[in-house]
Amino acid sequence: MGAVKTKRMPRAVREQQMLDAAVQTFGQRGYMAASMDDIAELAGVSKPLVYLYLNSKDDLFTACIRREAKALTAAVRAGVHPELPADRQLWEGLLAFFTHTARHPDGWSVLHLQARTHGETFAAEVTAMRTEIVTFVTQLIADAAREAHRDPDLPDKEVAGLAEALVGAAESLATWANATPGVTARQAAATLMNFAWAGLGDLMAGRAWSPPPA
Amino acid sequence: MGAVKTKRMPRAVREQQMLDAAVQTFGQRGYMAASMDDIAELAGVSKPLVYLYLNSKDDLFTACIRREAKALTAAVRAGVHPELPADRQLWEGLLAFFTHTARHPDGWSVLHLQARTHGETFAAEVTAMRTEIVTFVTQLIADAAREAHRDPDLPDKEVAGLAEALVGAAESLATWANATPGVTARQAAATLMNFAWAGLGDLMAGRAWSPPPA
Amino acid sequence: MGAVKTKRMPRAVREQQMLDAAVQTFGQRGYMAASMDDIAELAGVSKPLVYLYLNSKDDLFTACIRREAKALTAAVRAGVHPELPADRQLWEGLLAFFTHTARHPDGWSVLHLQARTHGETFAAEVTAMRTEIVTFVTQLIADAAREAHRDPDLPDKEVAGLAEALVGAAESLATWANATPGVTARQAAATLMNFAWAGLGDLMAGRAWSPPPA
Amino acid sequence: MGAVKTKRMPRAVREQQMLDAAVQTFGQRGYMAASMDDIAELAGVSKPLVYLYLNSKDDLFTACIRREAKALTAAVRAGVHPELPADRQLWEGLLAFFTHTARHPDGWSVLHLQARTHGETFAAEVTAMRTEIVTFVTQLIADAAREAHRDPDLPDKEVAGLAEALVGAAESLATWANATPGVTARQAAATLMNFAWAGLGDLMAGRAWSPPPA
DNA sequence: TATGAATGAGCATTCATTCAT
DNA sequence: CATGAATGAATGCTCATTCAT
Repeated sequence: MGAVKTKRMPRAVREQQMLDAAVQTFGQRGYMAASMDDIAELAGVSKPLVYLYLNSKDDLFTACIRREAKALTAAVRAGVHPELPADRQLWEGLLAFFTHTARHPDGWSVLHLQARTHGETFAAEVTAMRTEIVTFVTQLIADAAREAHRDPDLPDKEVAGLAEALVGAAESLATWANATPGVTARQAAATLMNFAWAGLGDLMAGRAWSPPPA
Repeated sequence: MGAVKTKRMPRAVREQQMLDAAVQTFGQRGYMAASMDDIAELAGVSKPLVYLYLNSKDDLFTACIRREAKALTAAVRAGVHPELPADRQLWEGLLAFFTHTARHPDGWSVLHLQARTHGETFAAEVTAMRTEIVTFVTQLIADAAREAHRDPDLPDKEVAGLAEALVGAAESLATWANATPGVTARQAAATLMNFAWAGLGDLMAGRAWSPPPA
Repeated sequence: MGAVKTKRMPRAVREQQMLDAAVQTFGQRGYMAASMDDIAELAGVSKPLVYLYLNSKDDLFTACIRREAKALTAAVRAGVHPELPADRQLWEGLLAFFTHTARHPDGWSVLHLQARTHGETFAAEVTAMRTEIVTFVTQLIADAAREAHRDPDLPDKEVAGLAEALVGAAESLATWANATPGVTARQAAATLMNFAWAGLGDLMAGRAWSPPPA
Repeated sequence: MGAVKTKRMPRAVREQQMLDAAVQTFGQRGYMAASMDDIAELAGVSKPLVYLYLNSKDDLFTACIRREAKALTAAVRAGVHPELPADRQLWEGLLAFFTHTARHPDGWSVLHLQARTHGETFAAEVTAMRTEIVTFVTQLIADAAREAHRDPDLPDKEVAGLAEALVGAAESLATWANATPGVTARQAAATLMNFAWAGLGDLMAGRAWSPPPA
């Protein structure tokens, strides 16, 4: 399973091997249960080399988070065509998101579960990425509203809340899809898209809803 | 913060103190990073007493999960009046949910983050509770659809997906609300309720949405 | 298995129950592996009561050793009729010894294994009993030799060595018999008696044996 | 007494140092009372290194048993010249046995006392060695009988019992000799040899002995 | 570039023992 | 006479981290 033991590789390659091993180990065993021994062995190198290149367990974990966050945002960005209408962009973004998380379950576990579960420092690292995605979605929603000439009614705060809810749902669905055999990225995206676009209220023939007084 | 060091308490009381301390410690530091020393000290007792009453770190954690899960479901149940219409019930459930998670952030961290991140055994413990909530929401959606005479069009599988997305969004929002100062339970509930009931498509004048061909 | 939980027993009775439980536990689990909790539970009393009566784990163990040593020597003494010839006395002593050790395997384990394995203090306690038995056997051998008018040839030291060897063989056989199903006390006694009385040299038609020069 | 604290030794050497320390500690304090800290300190290394090389307390103990068992059987084998007559071989074997146990009292304590007192797994490890020795002695007795043309009278079971008694006596004498100042290996061997070869009956002018009816 | 050898510090767990009632 | 409540002090074991080569 581990990388083939080859000697004298250039540093950049070795580092990637180590990060691969680390993401896999962190993702499957969890941050604390993953030992540096495990990671070094899986990477096919000695432990001191891991320390030489990646410095410490914390730094290694941070490097994993950054690499996976970058890969995920890149995948989403690459999937979206900004010239298309907002709903289409949202669909493409979700599809790219679920596809990537399905292909890199360990990376997703690192980002969504491990990083948020082991201290503020790591969580902050993910928050940066999340903020980027939420901002992107917020923009999409605002754009869509503008296209439909509805913007005057929508306070920014409300839009932010909706984006937050949408992203939260997406994250939950990604984890759920990874854990549930037979659920494809496409299905997950379609489910969420339906939910987001049509809403449940649609079921009730557009009946409006507003919170009762406290 | 720790309990006042009072001697010779009856077992039941001490056990609750220990569970309080454990939930707080597990919730803030994480399952693995929380040491039994930390917990015992915070509970104001010696470590052996923790073991005498709660048996092991695993058992202690399980006891925390069960207590918090029971408390959360009880809170939601208590908030819902089954004789009201479905939308009203959903609102009440969400409000109770966000109120409880806001009041017990450590408990929510234990349930949503820690228990799901440290082994199938613990995760299964939470799954039971989650299933109960998803079932409740699924029922609500179906009821709402029936009230609106729309049931024939709704396959069960679709309803399940929607419920899953809704609960996932709620869970994410709860964590986000706890981490974001100034967001009240009421606001979180309203945001999600709007999202769920109206959908984003409403923003676009009811324009229907369907996935493009692959 | 443990004593029936009866309240308010006279001290002497309670003490015997505790010693019974202790001998059983020490004999089966070993001195260190036996916990005071185990013993108290098996005795059907609370731990503080054990401490009240027997003072400490060391004292409890010492009490066990003394009680079992006394019982064993008493059994051997009771089996021997001093007016009989030496060989008959030896036979009776061995038979009583193997019978007692077979009936009280835990006590024998305490005396022969546990007490000798956990520190000089306990070992010394057994040595006292052992010395008594070795002395008895030494006397028997000397008597037998005198009866056969062979005493002039036998230095005391030699006799002591022979007694030591005989007792050692008996102890080993007792343990072996307890661990080997189907070996009766009678058989063990007969085997050793044959060995002791006839010797192996007898097999070789009385051919004498003397150590070669160093 | 502990090894001089020398740094950076090759693994094989360190392992022997650890085993030396472990045998000494187990032999003197007993298996359970010997702490891994004690052993590591006596070996002049840190505890983690002991675990790195020897894995666990159980494994370390097993390694001790095996090493000492191998050393003892090797010593006995080396002392015996198979071309000599049976009595001479027995003498040499006993002499080698008592010499080795006298030179390695801690090893003998590990084999004879500790290993037999702390669980079947360890006991089984010694049983293998013991069986080898008993078999050797059984063979010797049978050979001696054949040389003396007495074999027809000797049932196998009887021979086995005699061998068992002889080995048991030897084991007890070894422990006794180690605990009794002034007793040399030579003396112990001679005593047992006399006992085994001549028997006590010889003292009584060949008077035969047979068990009285029950 | 790469590693075998080594450790300080901490953790879950257990146990003999005591106190207050 | 008897016990529920409580703890100080180990103990086996693991891990992140470093040094010498």
